[in-house]
Amino acid sequence: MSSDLFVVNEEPPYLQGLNAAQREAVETVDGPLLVLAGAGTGKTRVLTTRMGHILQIGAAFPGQILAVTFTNKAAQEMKERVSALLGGQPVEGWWLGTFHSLAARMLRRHADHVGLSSNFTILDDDDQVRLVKQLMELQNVDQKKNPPKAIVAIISRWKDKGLIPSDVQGNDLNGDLDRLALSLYHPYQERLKSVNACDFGDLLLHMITILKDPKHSEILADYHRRFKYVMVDEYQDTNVAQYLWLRLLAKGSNNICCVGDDDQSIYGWRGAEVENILRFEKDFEGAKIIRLEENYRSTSNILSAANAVISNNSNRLGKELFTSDQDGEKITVRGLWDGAAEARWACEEMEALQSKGWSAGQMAVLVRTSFQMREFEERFIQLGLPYRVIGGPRFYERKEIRDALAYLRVVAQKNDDLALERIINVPKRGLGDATIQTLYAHGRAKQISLYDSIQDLCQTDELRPKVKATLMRVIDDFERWRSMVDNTAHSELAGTILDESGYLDMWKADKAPDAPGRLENLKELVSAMEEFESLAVFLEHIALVLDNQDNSNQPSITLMTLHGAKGLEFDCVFLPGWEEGLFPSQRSMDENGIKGLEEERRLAYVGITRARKKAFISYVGNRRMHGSWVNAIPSRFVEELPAGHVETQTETGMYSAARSVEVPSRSRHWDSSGMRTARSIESRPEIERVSESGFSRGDRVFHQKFGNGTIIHVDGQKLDIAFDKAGKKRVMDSFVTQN
DNA sequence: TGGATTCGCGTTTTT
DNA sequence: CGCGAATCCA
Repeated sequence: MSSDLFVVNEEPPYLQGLNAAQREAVETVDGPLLVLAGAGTGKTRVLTTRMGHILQIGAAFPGQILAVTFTNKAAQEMKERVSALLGGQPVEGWWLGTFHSLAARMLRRHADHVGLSSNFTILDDDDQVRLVKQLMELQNVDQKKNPPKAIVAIISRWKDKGLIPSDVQGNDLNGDLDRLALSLYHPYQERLKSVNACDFGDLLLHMITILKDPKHSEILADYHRRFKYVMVDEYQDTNVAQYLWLRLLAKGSNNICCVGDDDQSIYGWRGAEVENILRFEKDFEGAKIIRLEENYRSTSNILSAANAVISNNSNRLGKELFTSDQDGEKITVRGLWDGAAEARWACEEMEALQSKGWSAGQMAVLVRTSFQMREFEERFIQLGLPYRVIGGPRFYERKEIRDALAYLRVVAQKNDDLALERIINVPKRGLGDATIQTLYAHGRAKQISLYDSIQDLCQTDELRPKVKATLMRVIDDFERWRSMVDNTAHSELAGTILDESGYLDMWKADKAPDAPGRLENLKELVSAMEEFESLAVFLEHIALVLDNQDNSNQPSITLMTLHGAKGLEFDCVFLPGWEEGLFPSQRSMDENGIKGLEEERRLAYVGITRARKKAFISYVGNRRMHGSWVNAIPSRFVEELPAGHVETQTETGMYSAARSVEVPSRSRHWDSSGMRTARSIESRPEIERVSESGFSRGDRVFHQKFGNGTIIHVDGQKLDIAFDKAGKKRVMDSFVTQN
């Protein structure tokens, strides 16, 4: 028998083991495709396999696929998987990366069209704030009433929406701060241009501007010829700018494949628009939609619980995950006295699991906000449980790293004013505010950079001799270092700079407990540089890519926020702090109403679906926040868990009799909108009685202080009101109490 | 200019 | 309460 026959009929190994929907998604290579993939349905596998398949069947060469992710980690994973699929083919030159790294790569080629040169600097947010501060000082704007940080946030938000200054319209302006931000937006852009710099938002925004411009239609046409396929991961997280950029590029081939899950959209607060999913069919005619609904991750109990919680959201595209896995254990729900007790209990459970043979590496504690981590860390340390915290300041966001980078940036580009300003007096050299102001004033008058101003002024006698001498020394140093760039290994140069500038000595002399760690980080930075061919390449990389690699060698319990957990999975997941106000976050609900609540609920969904085998959910009666005690009631999400899949163990006496009489348990009946409107509450006559004279005798009352106000639950009154600092009544939401 | 002290505020986070 | 930023004062 000829084996050829066999080979012809045999499906490629990478297609084996895919279910029908997955396989369809992989093999649909023509035309626009939207893959709605639920949690744990093999989304990443499908995406990478599809890429590999396209390359394998010769539909495109690697350079003809534009594959976009949000995080470097995801990009890295995708690279590895596709490369492995192709027998270890190297991935050099592929257009595979994050939105920002790909846009930056493009922008370097066309920077001149937006008034930049190709070696532009990418600013971090510290730099952005410093720049806005300068502009505000110049215009004599009160920085107390108008925090520069807030201005930066507003401008960044506009950039996320794809708006250049002239695009910002009335409906994007709410209040004085927005108007101030708009007045600063244009000058801010001009200033960026003058220092040959971009912020993160600009990378996409400038590219959109260039690609849209009919004057440069040849550029867009070139990319259309280049990219036969566009692929996007985590599509539900795209913001408008990212969407516009994608659409411009994908319109050539009309061949775009987006993979996402509307139920896992948890970045709305940073500009992500789930609506982009809804627009997909309209924008890309003939789009095919494939749903992946078979979950391969979790037990049936876990999946049912997640499904039940998310079904309370009204704004969904609709998906019902199923699994053929066994029921497994029910989800444990536990109420405890306070955060310390919660951590104690969770750690006990973890130790018990460990003794049954579960690995610490397969356990995670997922919190809503990072302050919840402390109590867990304390307990981990006490018990000697191995753990690692994911999140917190990233490597390149650390102060010492940014300082070191600022030195390198000034060496690479002497006109990087923001970098120079950052370190001109670090370590302390006796160059204070007054000196900086003089230098800037001179620079503005002569239209030159800070660096040039220093050189300029040192030729004159305008500065005090001491200051002048110091500045001349600084300039001398930088000139010397710059002369070394071409004939010194850059990691060696970096070491020299940090040493000669006195920066290392500064930390060596520092007796703060974290100083040794900072020196360690600097060492790491210098050694990391060795991998890069030049200083410029390194600086580009660090601005966009560098991350703290986890160098954990022993299996440890993962402690992180729910946001950080997206895309990950663990055998066993602890979800503490399911209390009203904390989770769902009060602020989220105050600021975004029902939308905010639904995003919080998606976060709950993400949390539960991280678990493969076992999930523990807990809440406490007394939570310590910002130094004061807060009474808390269980999260509404606890009530939304389906009784049949849950095992509840509430501690008796978890609420203090002194603080409240009895905790009302929530009815699961919210009004049809999911949250009562202020109007419907205000119109109730009994409200007046509460707001004016407190409560009648015999009322059972539960106070919950939260943020600026107090939520008051009145048994039998069906009320839930908050008073802000000024004593003004604010209705947050309502619930129906029992009895 | 820089150390000392008070003030103010306090989700989630990628690039 | 605990931290960074603003402000005060030598």
